[in-house]
Amino acid sequence: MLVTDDDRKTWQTVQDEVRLRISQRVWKPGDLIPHEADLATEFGCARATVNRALRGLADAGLLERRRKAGTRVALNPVRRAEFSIPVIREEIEGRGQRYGYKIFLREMRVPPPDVQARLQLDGTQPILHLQTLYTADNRPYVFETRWINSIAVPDVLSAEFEKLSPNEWLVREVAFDGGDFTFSGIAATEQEAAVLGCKLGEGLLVLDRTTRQADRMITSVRLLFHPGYRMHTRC
Amino acid sequence: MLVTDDDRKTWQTVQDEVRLRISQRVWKPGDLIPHEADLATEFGCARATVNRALRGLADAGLLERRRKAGTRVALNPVRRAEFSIPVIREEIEGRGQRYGYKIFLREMRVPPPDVQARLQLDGTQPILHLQTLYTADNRPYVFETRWINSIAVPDVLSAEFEKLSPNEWLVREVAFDGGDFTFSGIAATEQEAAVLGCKLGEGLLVLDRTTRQADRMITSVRLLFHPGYRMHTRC
DNA sequence: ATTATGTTTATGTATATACATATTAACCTG
DNA sequence: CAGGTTAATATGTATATACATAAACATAAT
Repeated sequence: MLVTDDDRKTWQTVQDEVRLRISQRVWKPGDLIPHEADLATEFGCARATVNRALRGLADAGLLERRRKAGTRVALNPVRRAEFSIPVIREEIEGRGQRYGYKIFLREMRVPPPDVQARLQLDGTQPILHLQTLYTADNRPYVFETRWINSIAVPDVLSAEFEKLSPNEWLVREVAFDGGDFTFSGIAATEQEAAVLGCKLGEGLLVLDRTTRQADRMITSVRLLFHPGYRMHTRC
Repeated sequence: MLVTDDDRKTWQTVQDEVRLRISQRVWKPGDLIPHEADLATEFGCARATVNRALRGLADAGLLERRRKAGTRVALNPVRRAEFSIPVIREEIEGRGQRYGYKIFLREMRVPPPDVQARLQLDGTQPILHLQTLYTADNRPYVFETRWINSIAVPDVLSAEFEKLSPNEWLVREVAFDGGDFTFSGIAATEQEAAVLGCKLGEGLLVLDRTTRQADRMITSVRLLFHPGYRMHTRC
């Protein structure tokens, strides 16, 4: 017969069923759901399988689990939006556009106080400062102002950035382990409008990013996207 | 003796060690790492334990795993920033500020084409339209323009929104499954400046959000944050 | 040469079992 | 009855084992 009598119980099956019961409000927010052993017998599988399924849902924020207390449906399913922060070249080429970049400025300079704070520097040490415009099909895409802690990453001083943009150079040469992201909105100043080829006062999306490796602050970047840019994600 | 001879090998231990080797470039991006069985013997634990550890790192984007091909260190550790999208009240109260909101507009109206598209409506049906200003310590915090698919959620028509804001009402009454998020930046129009109490043309962060439940589009919101607002996260 | 076919191998998953750990609930004890 | 001790219990983890599955690789058939 053609019926796929696929009674096999995988953790996915269990997870889907639990997710369904939550979304259909069979189990309402705040409710205690049956414990693993009961669900295991109900679904005809091992407790480990149920555990895997429920753990996943707990990680996703849909369930809250505590030893002995049991598992309950989260009261406010902590909605999370996950942005993938791609290499700019890949983002542009992924849209089928031609990627390019141009370094406007490269200097050693003592950074302004806010950058000093983010990079945990003491205010006397000059570090590498770069301003780069990335283009898609020759049109301004994003303007990058980057400070690189060249004390922590001395190799960067000899980098040419001819083939590889600062963005890609760092991704390749330094193993990041974490960072901060901040989105904000600003109106383009005259300078910024000139670089991005837009009108004075246009609204722009700004992404400030600081990355570190093992407690050493590596770089602080401000990305100023072209007008109309939208940072999108699903969840 | 005082030495904690804690030789117990948990998946966390293994994960930490692997993470360390990646960040210290013992295993460089693109490298194939030993397979599970070998790591298991090296760490003196079961393969399942190694599997758990590596699976976690793969989920986090640090490793790429393929059957038969093995496990390799990701070339570009897909940096992900995860934003938690809190209920506005909690975000404001979490900062120790006084929360308030005021509904400016409540009407039934056929939404503009972009909203129609997002909500998958056919352009003839009026739905609920709300404009709400949320305040922190009586100062404008975020201006919300919300369209609710009142065909899918008829109960919303009888909601008063006196105790609960539209935001919280929906979180409580509807079990969302997913949605879209888009960040962008705009310059305040005269109207927007008036509502948010800022100057004409100031740069504002905008968050557009559409949420659905089981393929039914529920609501589409535009959040216009006050000037200087920063959406922040770590990773 | 190109296309099937099969073999090997590393990861993916399921299971029973055992013990660890956090936390509640019940029970003493002063 | 307060306060501490103990038992009960649900989740968390580790392990050995077994089999599933995808993909790379080798080999045979067209």
